[in-house]
Amino acid sequence: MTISKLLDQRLSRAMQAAGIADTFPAVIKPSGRPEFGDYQANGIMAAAKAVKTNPRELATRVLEQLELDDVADKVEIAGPGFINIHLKNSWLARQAKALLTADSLLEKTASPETIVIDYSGPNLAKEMHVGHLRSTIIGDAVARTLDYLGHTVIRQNHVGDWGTQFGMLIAHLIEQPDHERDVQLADLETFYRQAKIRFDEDEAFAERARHFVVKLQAGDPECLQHWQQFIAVSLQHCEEVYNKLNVLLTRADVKPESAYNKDLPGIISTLDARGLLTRDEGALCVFLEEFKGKDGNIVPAIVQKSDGGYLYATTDLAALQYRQQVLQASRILYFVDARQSLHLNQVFSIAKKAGFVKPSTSLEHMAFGTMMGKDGKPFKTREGGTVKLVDLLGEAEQRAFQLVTRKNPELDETERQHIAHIVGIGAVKYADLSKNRTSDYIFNWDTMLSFEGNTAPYLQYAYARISSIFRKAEVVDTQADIQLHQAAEHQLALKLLQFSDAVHSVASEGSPNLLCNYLFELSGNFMTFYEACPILKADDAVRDSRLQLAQLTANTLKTGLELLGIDVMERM
RNA sequence: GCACCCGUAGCUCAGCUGGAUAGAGUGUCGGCCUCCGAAGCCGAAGGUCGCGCGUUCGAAUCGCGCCGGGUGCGCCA
Repeated sequence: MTISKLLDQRLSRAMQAAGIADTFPAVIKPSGRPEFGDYQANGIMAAAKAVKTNPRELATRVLEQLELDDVADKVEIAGPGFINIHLKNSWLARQAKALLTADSLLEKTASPETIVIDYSGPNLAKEMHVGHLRSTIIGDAVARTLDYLGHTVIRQNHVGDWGTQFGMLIAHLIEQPDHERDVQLADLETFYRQAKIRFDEDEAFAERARHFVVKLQAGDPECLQHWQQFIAVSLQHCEEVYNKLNVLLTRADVKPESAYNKDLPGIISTLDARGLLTRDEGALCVFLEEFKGKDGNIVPAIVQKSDGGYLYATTDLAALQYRQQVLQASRILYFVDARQSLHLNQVFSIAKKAGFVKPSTSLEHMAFGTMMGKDGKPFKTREGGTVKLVDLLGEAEQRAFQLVTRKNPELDETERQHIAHIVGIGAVKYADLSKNRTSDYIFNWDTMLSFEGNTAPYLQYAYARISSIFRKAEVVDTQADIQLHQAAEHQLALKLLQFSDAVHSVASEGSPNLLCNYLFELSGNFMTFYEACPILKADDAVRDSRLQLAQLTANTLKTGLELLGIDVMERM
């Protein structure tokens, strides 16, 4: 049981005993400043307003009913009607000790669900670029978190392996000399750009490309073979990136667009049977009232082109049907760029109306902002292209290597490279994970590759420091009690007991930055504790106690970072 | 024209279902390595929370209207 839950129960009980209706929540929050205690209950004021009584008087009555002597040594009314709760050191110490000896740092969910997580989803016609970072990393962190909480998580990598650009690529490939094909494909990004230039500038080439699309869709063996060649090369690129990024996606999670091709006619006929289709200007559309603007116009979703071709809305509907009927999901999360918001909302709405998903199934677009350049305009490199993900990661590792070499030249090169990998990748991931999902974000090499301040290396450093202590401590009594005397010890223990709250909030909001904030604060509390409270030099009981606080901090940091997909190391 | 997202310190961002004196990081300035790792710690300076109106005992947070930025809007995905 978390502290906030416990306090909520106790306060709610007292409020009801004081005659307050159970519809008024206690509103328990960590206090904003130390003089206001550890937690505050803010619900009294709203309740007092409803029954038109003085909030401080009502608070007094609640306190008369409140049984909190076992956990708090001071409970006081403050300001207009806040209740400030100061937790007992002895109680916090026992809770921390219990957490340290438990097999898990938190309680698993009481109601496990089957949750589909759609993330990464790169277009296989090109290499992954920095724009794929958010979906891949945030989706992966949320997947790990939900899994850790005891849900059944099904990862779905909805890769783009179908569509017109593959005709272009096949046409370009076929026109290369045989012996150069493999070499060319090694740099898929450049190959794509070359093909695109020809497609835009050479009408005859564009015509051949379109012809290949038709052949491909008709199942022409030679086209299929080349297409599969692209897919294989491209997927391998992706896997290299996932591997380097420590992202859990594997080949088994890949469910490409093309996998739904055979289902598309059935999607259309179901929509038709439900009376949802309208033929407009030759195309089959779904018009829904809820997408009508003030001007009275409805934005339609086109599900079949006038030439009979299907669109991505159709594929997404087929995917939803699969995720519901075959995978049996009760919650489906999409970690997709905010620009797809209208499209996804249309698809979600149609899927419910057509019965592809159950009414109770939760469909959530975990949107994130567009990547911008330093000028606040959508991001482009000097050449107008994109930064490849492999290049960004390589640069991160290189910078981290230089840093570790400067800080710890005595470590051998293999270890420095290992550290550089963990630190560099961690920094890049944390830079993205620690920000609120929804706002646009500025792509900046320096902030993304920073190793100071609120960064992954700061958290990793805290872990390394703790490891260093344990290397130096000759004996550690793991049976010893935890005792809290200093303010820094109190704050650290308190923060350690809030891990569960942070993890649960990531699961419900789909926002790993909540966990990042928590871990940064935890590290800060540890650093303060470390500076203020000598560990190894303290007398026996205090030393043993502090060692255990350090141990619990290490466990929490390691687990928390693991949920974010970031590694730790013993020294750095 | 319509729709969605965003405007918080010089810069990058937190701010949980409205709560007390709006917080970090970075940058600037000043301290701290004979002492468990200075990728660190302690302190200072720095903000009309885009603007206005409203709801409320109380608004960065909720509602409405503006201004500014971004994105999307029928046969690409």
